[in-house]
Amino acid sequence: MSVDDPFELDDTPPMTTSQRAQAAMRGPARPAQRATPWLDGLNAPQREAIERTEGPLLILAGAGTGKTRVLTSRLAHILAGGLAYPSQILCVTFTNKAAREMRERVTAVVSDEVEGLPWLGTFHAVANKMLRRHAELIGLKNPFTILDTDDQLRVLKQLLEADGLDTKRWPPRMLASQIDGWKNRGLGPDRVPDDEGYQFANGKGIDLYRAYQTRLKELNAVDFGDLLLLSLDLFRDHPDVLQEYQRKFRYIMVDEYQDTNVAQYMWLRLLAQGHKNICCVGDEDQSIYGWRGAEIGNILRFEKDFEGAHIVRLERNYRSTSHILGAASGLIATNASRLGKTLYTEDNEGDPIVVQGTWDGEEEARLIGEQVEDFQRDGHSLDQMAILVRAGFQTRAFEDRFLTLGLNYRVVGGAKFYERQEIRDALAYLRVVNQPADDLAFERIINKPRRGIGQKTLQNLYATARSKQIPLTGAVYAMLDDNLLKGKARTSLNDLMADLERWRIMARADNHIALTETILDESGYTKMWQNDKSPDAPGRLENLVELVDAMDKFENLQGFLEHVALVMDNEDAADGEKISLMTLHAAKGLEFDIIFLPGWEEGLFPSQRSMDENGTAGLEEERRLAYVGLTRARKHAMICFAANRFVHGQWISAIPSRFIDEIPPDHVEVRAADGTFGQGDMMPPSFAGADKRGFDSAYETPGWQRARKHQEWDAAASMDNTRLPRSSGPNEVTRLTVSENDSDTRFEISDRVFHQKFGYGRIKLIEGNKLTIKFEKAGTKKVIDRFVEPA
DNA sequence: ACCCCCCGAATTTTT
DNA sequence: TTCGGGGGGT
Repeated sequence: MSVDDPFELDDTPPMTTSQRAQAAMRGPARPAQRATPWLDGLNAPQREAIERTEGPLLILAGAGTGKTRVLTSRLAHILAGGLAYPSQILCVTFTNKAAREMRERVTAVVSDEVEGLPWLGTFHAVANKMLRRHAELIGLKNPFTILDTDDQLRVLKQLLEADGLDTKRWPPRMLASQIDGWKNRGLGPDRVPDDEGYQFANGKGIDLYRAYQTRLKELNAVDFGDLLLLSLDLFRDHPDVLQEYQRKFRYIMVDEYQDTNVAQYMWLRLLAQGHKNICCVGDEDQSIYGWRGAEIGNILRFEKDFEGAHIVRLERNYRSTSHILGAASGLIATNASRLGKTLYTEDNEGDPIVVQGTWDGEEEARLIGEQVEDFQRDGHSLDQMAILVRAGFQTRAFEDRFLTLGLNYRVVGGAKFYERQEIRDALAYLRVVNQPADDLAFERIINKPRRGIGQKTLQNLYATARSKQIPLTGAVYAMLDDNLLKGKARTSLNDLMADLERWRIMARADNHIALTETILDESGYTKMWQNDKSPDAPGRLENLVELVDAMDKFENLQGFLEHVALVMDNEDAADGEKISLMTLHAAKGLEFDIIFLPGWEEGLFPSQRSMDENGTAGLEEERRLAYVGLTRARKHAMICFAANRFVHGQWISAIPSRFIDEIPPDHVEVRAADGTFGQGDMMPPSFAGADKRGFDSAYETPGWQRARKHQEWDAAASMDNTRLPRSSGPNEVTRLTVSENDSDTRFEISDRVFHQKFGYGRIKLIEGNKLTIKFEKAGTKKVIDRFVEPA
C-alpha cells in the first residue's frame, strides 16, 4: 500500500500491561537527558505548545507561525517521551493533503524512535475506519459503499421524482445541501427541528431525509456526512465501543480546528472524554468554510467547552515582511468575531502592498502579466508566484493572457481526476463487480457503451427490484428468468450479466490491474471512446490508462475503491516552472513569494451573495478570505481592481472593495491614475464623477467610502451596462442621491415600466429608489427610478 | 433512442 | 457568455 494511503492507519490494539512494561524498557528511560532535536530553535510559545501535553489545549496559530512544525514536534515529543504508543494517538486533519504532509513529517521525525504510526487521517478517513470495524452494529454490511456527491444527487432526484415533485422547483441540489447541513450539525432524521424539516417542498423535507437514509441502507451505502453522523450514532448506541476508543486514545490532536463542524466537534468531545488530552490547532481568522458547515463558534468557545483548557498563542510570523503582515493584520482587525492575536515579525519591512486600479478585467490581466514578467526578469521563479481569485471563472482572463504571453501556468483545483466522467464510468464497472448490490454504479454502466437499454427497460427493472426488494442486478436476473425482456435488451443484458460473472471470478484472483484492463476491453468501454470523434476523446483514453497505472499502488480492488471514495484528489507531477492560478480557498495553507490578488471589487470580493445570504457573518468570512489571501505572500503582494467587468455576458461597473479601505494606508502603495488610467479619456465613469485628481488622493480621504457609494450610482445612472465604450470621455454624470426609503419611489414590484434605452421591462426588486428591472430585450439591470416611467 | 434547441442559472468545496 | 438540464421533435 502506498505511503499516502489514508487507510494505512496503524491497527495496534490498545497496549497491554506487558507491552507498557516493554515500552518503558525500550522507550526513553530518562527523557530529560535525551537529545530533543524537535525542540531546537523554537520560540517560547511554540515550546509551551509542545510541552504542555496534558489536558485540553488550544493552540491559536496565526498565519505563518510554524503551526505544522509545532504539531509534528508535539507528536514527536509525546512519542519520544514514551507518553504513549503511536496507536494511542489520534491525529485528525481536514484534508487528505494535510494528512499526507503530516504523515511525511512525522515519519521523518520519529521513524528512528518508535515503530508504527498513529491514527492519522482526515475526520472522514478515521470515522470510516471505525465504521468498517463496527459496521454490523449500525446496520451496515462490509464492504459498504461510500457515495460521492454525484451518486447522492441521483438518489435524491429519484426520491423527488418518486414523490411526484417538480425537480425544477425543488432541485436535488437544494435538498442535498439541506440534508448535508443537518448531518454537519449531527442531526439524524429524528432530531431535525420540525420547523426546519418542513421547509423543503411544502413540508416534505424531513420525510425525504428519512426516505433518503432508508434508501442508503438498502444500497448498503453511506454518504460523506454519514461517516461522521453514523459514528456518532455508534458511540451513542454502543457505549462500550465508545469507551474502547476513549481508553485507547491517550492523546488527540486536531488540525484546522476553525474548520470543524458541529458533528465533528461532538465526535471529538466524545473521544476526548477519556484522557482529556485534546489539542486543537487553529486560527479563527482563517475560518473560511462557514458555508459548508464549519462552525467558527467551535474555536471561539473552546475554553468553555473543554474544562481547564489552556490557550497558547503563536504570534510570531516567520513568513511575511512587516508591510504584508501589517496590511493583513489591519484588515482583519475590522472583524468582531475574534479571539484576537497580534502577529509580529522580525523580518524586514519589505515593499508595501501595491494597490492598482484598472479599466477592465482585460487590462487587469495584461497588467499582472507584465508584473509577472518583471519579477521573472528580476530572478523570481514562476513557482513562487500565484494569482488568487475569489471565484473560479476569474482564472479565465489570466489563462487567456498567459497563453498569448507564453507564460506557463497551472490551475490548481478545478476538475478532479476521479470526478471525470470516464473515470467514474470505469469505477462504476469495478464497483458493480466488487459489490453486485451497488445499484447506482450499475445504473451508470447499464447502457454505457450503448446496449439498447433505454428509459423504459430501466423503469421496468426498477419496478421489479422494488417489488421484490432486491438490487437492480437481481432484478435483471429475475426478468431474464421470467422471460420479461425482449429483443435487444434481452440479449445485451444476458451478455452483460455473463460478463459481470466472469469478471467477478477474475476478481478473486486478486489481480485488480489485469481485471480493470479486461473489463475496459471486454465491456467495449474503451472502444466506445476510440470510436468517439469528439476532441476530448483521446484525453479520456489517456485518463483511463492513468487510472490503471494509479491502481498499481494498491493491494486489492477493495482497497483501491475505498481510497478513491475518500481521496478524490490526485497530485500532478510538477513539470517545469509555472505560475499558479487558484481560488483563495484553495490557497489556504500555501505560501508564495509573490501573490497577486485581482478582482477586489464590491460585489465580487466581498461577494455580494455572501453578504446577502449571511449578512455580517458572511462579510466577516469574506474578510477572513482576504486575510488568508494576503498572508500567503512572503515578499510581495499586489491587489487589483477593475472599474468594469464582463460577467455573465454583461458589463458591470464596480467600485473598489471596501477591504482596500480597511488596509492601513501606511502599508499600501497606490498605483493610480498615472500610467494606468493615464489620459483623461481613459478615466472610467465610476471614478470620473467624484474626484478628478484620481483616486490616489481620494484614497486618503476619510470619506472615500462614502464618496464611492455615490460613484456607484453615478455609474448605474449612466445606465449603459450592456456595452461600455472604451473611450467615452469623462462622463458628464448628474449626481444622484440614493435613497434607502422604499416610499421614495413611485413604483411597486412587478410594475411594467419603460426606459429610454432598454425598452419595456418589469420591476423585480425595489431598494429605496434603486430598481432592479428585468427588461424584455436588454436583460436584468439596476436603474434609478427617475430613468423609467410607467408603461 | 438520439438530437437539438431553449431556458435559466451562474461562489467558495472537502470528504 | 457558457454550461447543463429538460422538453420536444425525429
